[in-house]
Amino acid sequence: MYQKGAQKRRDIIEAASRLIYEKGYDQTSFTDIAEEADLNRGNFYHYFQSKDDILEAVIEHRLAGIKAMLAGWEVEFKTPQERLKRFVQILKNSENDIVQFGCPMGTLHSELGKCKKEEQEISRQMFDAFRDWLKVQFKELGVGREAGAYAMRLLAYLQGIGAMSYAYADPAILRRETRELDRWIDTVVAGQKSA
Amino acid sequence: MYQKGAQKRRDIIEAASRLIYEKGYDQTSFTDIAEEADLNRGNFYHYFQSKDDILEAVIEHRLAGIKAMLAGWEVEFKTPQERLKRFVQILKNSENDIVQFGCPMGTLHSELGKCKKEEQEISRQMFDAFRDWLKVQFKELGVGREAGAYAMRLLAYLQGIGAMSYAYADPAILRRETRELDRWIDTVVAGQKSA
DNA sequence: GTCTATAATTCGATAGAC
DNA sequence: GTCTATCGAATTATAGAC
Repeated sequence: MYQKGAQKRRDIIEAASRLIYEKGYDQTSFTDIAEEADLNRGNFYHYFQSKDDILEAVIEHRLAGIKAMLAGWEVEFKTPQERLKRFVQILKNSENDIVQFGCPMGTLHSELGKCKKEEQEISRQMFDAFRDWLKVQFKELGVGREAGAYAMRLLAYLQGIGAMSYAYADPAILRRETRELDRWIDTVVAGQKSA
Repeated sequence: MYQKGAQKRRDIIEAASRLIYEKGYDQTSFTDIAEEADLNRGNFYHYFQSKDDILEAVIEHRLAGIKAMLAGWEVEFKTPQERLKRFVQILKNSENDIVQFGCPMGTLHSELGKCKKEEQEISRQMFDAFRDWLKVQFKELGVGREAGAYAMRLLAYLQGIGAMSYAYADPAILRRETRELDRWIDTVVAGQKSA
């Protein structure tokens, strides 16, 4: 039955994605995923060829989610200013997870960079998706050829806020600094309008 | 001979610190450290009681280095503006390492947060050292009770820049964003002088 | 203090019956 | 597709001779 197999595969990916987020890729074993996805441990290789294969499926799954989210924002919000603020809002919406496990994208990418450089290149696609989308927003704001730099800057500050909120497990840091980032966006917008 | 044993212990700590930085804590095995420190694998437990014990010694060693560095800057630079810029300069001075392995403090803290929350509290002392020192500098600048927030903000932005330079293995990101951070410091200083 | 040998687990991965 | 059983390698950690 194809449907059943496909659903089980999705279950495994979602369980693995959550565990990789909470425990890290290396610390997530087949035993862990099997328990979470209600799967027999020996039955893994029917769905995936290797542990790296699961990782790639998880990243692919996350990437699809990111792209769908960004596409949705294009429809939901009319101005780049609103869209950029919605981007910053990600942090507040995942506040509890961020302070406990960090940014799912940043912490995974950091771990993979240490010993699995090939896999890191795959996970970088998640950053690329945000970066490209942010660049479009800044271009619409009219910052011209600085759009790429602004996109990277906002991405970096978001990563930094996530990292420090995680380091101190403190939602107050997250809230204060996201407000500051919102103000920064207003400043950029105001700077363009006056120009 | 006490001297010899103490020197060997320092060798182990320095080898472990480097390997933990480059490969991550979990991926760094006793075999790796033994090779690097020219030590017999079975002889580890003469110097350390467990792998966590080595980790704590590494963090202690790094922390001492950080505190000595910050104390040195207090003497070397006369104004808080110069000191803050020297802090940002850290990134450029370690450019090659940062783009390849990320921030040694940030990536370790991120890894420990996933599964070893107790050890994370120890590694947080490194952040505390920078945070406290930065707070003093901002206080000297005259930002008043906002000093703590400014300290955290600068720490966060530095982490973010490190994370993105690492993610894209791109020194250009590092250089551009550190220049931007220097300008931000100038802005804060100017804001205080005019007030 | 230094060495060899090995215990005790855990891991990813495989084989094969049903 | 699902299950049990297990391999081979790697890991941290220990025991004990020298």
